[in-house]
Amino acid sequence: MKKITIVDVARKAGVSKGTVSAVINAKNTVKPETRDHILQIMKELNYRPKGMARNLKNGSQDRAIGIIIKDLNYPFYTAIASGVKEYANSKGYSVVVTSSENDHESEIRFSHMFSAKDIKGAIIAPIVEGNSEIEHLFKLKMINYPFVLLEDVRGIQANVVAIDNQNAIKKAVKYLIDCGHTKIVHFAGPPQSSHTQERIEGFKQAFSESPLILRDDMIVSIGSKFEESFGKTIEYFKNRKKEDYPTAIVCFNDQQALGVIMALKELRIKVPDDISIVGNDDIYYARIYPVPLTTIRAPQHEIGRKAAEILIRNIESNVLLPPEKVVLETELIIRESTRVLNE
Amino acid sequence: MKKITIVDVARKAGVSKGTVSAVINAKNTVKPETRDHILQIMKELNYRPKGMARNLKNGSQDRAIGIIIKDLNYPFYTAIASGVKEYANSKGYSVVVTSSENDHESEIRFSHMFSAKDIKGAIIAPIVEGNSEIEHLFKLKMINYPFVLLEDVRGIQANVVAIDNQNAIKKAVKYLIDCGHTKIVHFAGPPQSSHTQERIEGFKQAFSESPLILRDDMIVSIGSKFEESFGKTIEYFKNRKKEDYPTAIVCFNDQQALGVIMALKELRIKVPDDISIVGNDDIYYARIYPVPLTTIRAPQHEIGRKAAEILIRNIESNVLLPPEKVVLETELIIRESTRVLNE
DNA sequence: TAAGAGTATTAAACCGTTTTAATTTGTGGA
DNA sequence: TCCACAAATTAAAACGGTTTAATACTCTTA
Repeated sequence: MKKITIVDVARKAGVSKGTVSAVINAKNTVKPETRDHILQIMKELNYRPKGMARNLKNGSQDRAIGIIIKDLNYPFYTAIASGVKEYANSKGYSVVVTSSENDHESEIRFSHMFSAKDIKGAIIAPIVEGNSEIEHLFKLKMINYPFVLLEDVRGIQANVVAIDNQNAIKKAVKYLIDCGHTKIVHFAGPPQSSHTQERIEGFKQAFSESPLILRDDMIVSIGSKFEESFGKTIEYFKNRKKEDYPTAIVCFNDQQALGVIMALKELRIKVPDDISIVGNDDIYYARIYPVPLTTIRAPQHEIGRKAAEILIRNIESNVLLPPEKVVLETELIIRESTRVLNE
Repeated sequence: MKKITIVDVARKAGVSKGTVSAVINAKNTVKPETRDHILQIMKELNYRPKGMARNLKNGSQDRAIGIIIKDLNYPFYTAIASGVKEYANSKGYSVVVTSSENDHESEIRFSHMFSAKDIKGAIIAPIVEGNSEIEHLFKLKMINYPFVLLEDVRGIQANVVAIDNQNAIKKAVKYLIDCGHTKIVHFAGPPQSSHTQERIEGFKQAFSESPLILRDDMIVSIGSKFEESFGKTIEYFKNRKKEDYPTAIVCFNDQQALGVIMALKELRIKVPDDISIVGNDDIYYARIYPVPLTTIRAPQHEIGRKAAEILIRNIESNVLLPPEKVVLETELIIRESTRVLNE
């Protein structure tokens, strides 16, 4: 099954490839009968013009950038992508999004693919766990391919737009302490994620900067997906005496928080009357939840905009620009899932 | 600012383009000093090898398909995309997703872009309103570019995977009638959307197949976005006497339903005690809502899988296949936002 | 010092299209 | 019937890389 090219069509139709090209491009210079005949042959041969070759002559007309997120179904990431899109569109770029689904191989594949398909640059939410391979990033650097990371990656100099996860959690804990809470627990995310580590660190730091004393059992691994956190929360409370219940939980992210709240409902523990919950991210659905979630807002839109801005600046520069690093501030959003403790 | 090519690099480095090509491709045949020198020149010139040209010789190595959805932030669409991804990956294809954000121009741009970038085929959620242009779809057909639509489009023969919206709403209404409801209202979506029309039609049909009589004011236009439906719902109830309140609302989709529930909470109207709510789509967040939503489930994952299956079959066929049409069934999911009326 | 074996580099062909300039065909008018 | 002009078609160059086969260097070693 050899590949069909324009030459095959031309030969079979008894015309030159120039003519076939003209009908493909809907030029009006070709006689209707010839046109129909060629169209017919194209169908018979199921001929599909190769995009790559078509663009070679003129250079691709469309300008597009790509983004690699980690989870297509987590609103946090799609909100970032929207921010990217907004800025990119305003500058005349289209954006295509792909999701690694936390698979490192996929990240590598996509980064290759983008450069191969003449996508002008990439915004990458890198999977950083342990010392994951970053050879693909070096490869991008070698070919001067513009990209910006959404998280700092050790060992490579690159553009990055990130938020201060550690400080975010600190804010949450401090707020709870200010509200009079002392039995505060952190429900941590997936162990291998760098975010999990940063947030745990922030939690610890908040304690060390307060009169409270941190105990090991105040940090418990719950996962980030809804189903998982739901299950583990049920388990957590079932294995524990009432008097040992925390009065406040700082969650890894909003999705987890939603799972926790759901579990508490099942357990007939009231939020925020019995337990206060703080989320993290401020995804869209946190706001429209019947118990609007107190959370640490990561400026998702802004992250996307900023990343896109840096990326496009790099794409359009004809000299190599030095890497930029920007850290965006988070903000505590107080809603209805937390309460002040009075005693 | 003329384009930098491999020739410029070669000339400046005083080598042949073959050598430059070798360093770009990390071949080990080139002497380290030469390599470093060339790398240096590449940086100075900010040379970026053109992906298109690179792939021309061998044919692109990566196989990818694309999907054009309408709203990157609506879980309904990302769930479909996940279904696509799952099947596509199992067949060795990557998937890239783009969103038209309900803009017809974007849809056109993306469909061109996909074929131009050697994305092997596309799944398109087409914007069909009034008689929108479908020339871009004809263009795809002309070049035998494989694609499948997620909604039927008048005037073109193509693969389509869709759900029966009309019947979906009918199921919802019938269920409510079975529950004893008679004051049932439909909160319709954006007027220009084809889904809105189909669902209104289903609503009407359910009435005509029942003893109930349809009045004009039983269909009210509320929009589909959360903020909009929230606002319009408040307005709707403020302008209406208590005794004229419906006892059940059939919503356009889940996002709208969430807005409605939020508004009802604000108005201190209880769901489902005072009013039953039925959503539509069964997005992820409908399930984890504290008032789990009764809704009509569209098999999002299945839609994606099926579309991907048809698409890939077409991509891999060396003869032109006849268009396939498949309509997937919806399912009523009864949760806690509706109740049986007893009187 | 020449031969032989690697190692590094190059020149030229090639990928599949579009475009341009040249050529052929067709048409109507003198 | 021939010419001029327009319409349709073609041949060849171009796009920017990769690959292959041939060539030019370097070392060893006899």
